[in-house]
Amino acid sequence: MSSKRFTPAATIKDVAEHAGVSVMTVSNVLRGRGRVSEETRQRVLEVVERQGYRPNLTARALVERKAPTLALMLSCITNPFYPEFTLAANLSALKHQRHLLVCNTDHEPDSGTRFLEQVAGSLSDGVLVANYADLPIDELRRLQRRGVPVVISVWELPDEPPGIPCVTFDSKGAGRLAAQHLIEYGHRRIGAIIGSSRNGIHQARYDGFREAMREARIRHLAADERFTQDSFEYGYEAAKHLLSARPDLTALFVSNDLPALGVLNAASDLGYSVPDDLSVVSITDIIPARQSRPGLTTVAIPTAELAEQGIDLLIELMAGRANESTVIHTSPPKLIVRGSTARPTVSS
Amino acid sequence: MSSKRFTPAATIKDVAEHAGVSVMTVSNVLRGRGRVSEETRQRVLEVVERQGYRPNLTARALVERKAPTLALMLSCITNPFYPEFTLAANLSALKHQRHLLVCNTDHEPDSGTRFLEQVAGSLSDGVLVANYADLPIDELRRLQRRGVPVVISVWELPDEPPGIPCVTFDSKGAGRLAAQHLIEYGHRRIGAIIGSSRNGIHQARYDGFREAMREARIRHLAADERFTQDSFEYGYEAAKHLLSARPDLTALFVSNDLPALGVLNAASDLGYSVPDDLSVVSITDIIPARQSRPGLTTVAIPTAELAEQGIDLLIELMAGRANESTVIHTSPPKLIVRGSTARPTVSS
DNA sequence: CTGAAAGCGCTAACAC
DNA sequence: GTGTTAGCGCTTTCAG
Repeated sequence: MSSKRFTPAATIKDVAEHAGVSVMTVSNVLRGRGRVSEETRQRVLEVVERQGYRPNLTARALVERKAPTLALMLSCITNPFYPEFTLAANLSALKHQRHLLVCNTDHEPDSGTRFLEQVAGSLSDGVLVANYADLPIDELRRLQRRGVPVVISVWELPDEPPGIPCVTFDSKGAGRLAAQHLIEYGHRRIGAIIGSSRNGIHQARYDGFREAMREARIRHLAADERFTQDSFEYGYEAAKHLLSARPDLTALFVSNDLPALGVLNAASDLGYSVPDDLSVVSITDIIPARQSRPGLTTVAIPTAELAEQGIDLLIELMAGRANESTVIHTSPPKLIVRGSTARPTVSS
Repeated sequence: MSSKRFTPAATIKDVAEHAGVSVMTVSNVLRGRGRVSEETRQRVLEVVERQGYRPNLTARALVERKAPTLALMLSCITNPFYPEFTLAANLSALKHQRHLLVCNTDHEPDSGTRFLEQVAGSLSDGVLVANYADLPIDELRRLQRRGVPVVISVWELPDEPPGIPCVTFDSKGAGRLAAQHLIEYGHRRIGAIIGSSRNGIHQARYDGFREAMREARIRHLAADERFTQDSFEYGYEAAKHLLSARPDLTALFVSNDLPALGVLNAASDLGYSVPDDLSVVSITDIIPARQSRPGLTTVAIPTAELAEQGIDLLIELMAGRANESTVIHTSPPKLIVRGSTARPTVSS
């Protein structure tokens, strides 16, 4: 095809020569440092413009020992939570003059490990870990020991810090809010679908749910719970099984919005009308939660705040103004009532 | 807080000294180049392991004049199309040993420009542009003229190449398929909601639609069309207005899935039952299209292929094996029939 | 098989 | 105000 390869870009040296000054002067002009006469300043800027010169960020990063990027690790970018998180993280990173290097750890078992090995502390000088499922916590600790700034951004256990700086939210409180909402509506036969294994990532949310149930003196049997995985499809399947096995349930608590949306579909496919025959409540408030019909009642967690604070904490950490035991707490979760919950109809 | 700053990482020089060899030998061992005796190889690897040494990719990039990243520009990561695209692009980039630098151009008017200025040809040596709305085409041309490899990855006009290497799909054919599906079902009063301005990005999809209508000798009036923007909310609003103004429509063609999902909700809110009272068909096949109830009938475009080919083309371009007029055509769009379309019921 | 020298493009520190 | 020197951490010659 084309025999024309890409021409080498102009370097600071080229600019210096053409402007008849030293490279240092060019650097000073471009960064607004040092003292440069207005006259030479103009001359340099002209040459820069004419040659289309742009500083090489790689070279700058090398000499400044400071990467212009931060790394973001997440488990599955097609899970709607992560784009929302990524957007906020990106905006926040930009405020700190950093670009974002994104790594999906899913779909290729070792890619997360390889990414960290290669990128952390070299291409990016810090890592923000957003994937809470399958957190490679030992690996993160190893990185940290090596001196790489690491922040876990969605930590679900405010009372049990991981020994890595993190940003948390009140996951237990979120579970309580969800349960209390159903209880206040008068539900007594409430099932639970958890988007993780027992003792998995959604444990605290479920703990909060059970705590509220206990306080209300409502029995919650093991037969009314299902542990599954955090996806639309798994939520759908779990609901089908649970509702078939326990047809007298009038409400379901789901630990996360994405499986809850699957639950709504399962209910509909089984002939349940939501919320008349079955109420569904969950946690997170991702964008699709307000787009479903009925809208999903959910406990909103501060997604954007988690991302922003994660980036900020990473910056603080790199500046030595935070340490391994720093824990940032975010705004409290908030119940958002939509169409998927209602008072139970008097049983037939 | 912590007074402990991050310790400098081990360099290749450290490793060389501790292993009693030269830096070159270490480099050779690590990259599997040159000839190194098994004995020294082992010794070097031991020291590498002990010191936790990892090569600095920034330094390597500088000397090799080759960045370990590619840049991906997109307009809005929370639009479900882009995560799906990003996932595929990421996987493909990984195959070429590159990480992905992601830039959202939305939400901050100039951030796209700044991103390109800074990153293209320095932090990343190539740019894949996925955002088809508001393509900053002049800027991309300027970059290209400067010698930066640029690829446009969702180009909607196969017959009108942009003068920048690109990956396209048969957008007009997609519009035709959608129209033909409705026509075959027997619809004659068909409205259209376009997720861009007239002559905007979805023009070719709409052209295909009208072409098929003309061939079937079905009148399609300006009053039956609405131009809006490419989002759930705009689709919702447009449908509300169109359906109120033209209540005799039995079907709607929507140029993109995201607004089409909004259309489904609008129809439901207006008391239409889909597909009994109204059929809806659109284009793309994003994940949420199969999760809605009813499922959205749509013409699937090869999203993953567009992303993969985009990355591949970028690599080819950087190697001088493609040029500014290279156009890659992808697999043909394919109709996916779901629950949102049916034969029209005999009118009352 | 191994090492020494040179330099990628840039900036910090210091001279003039 | 401006230039010079040194070097960031690595790889590519080219000698030994």
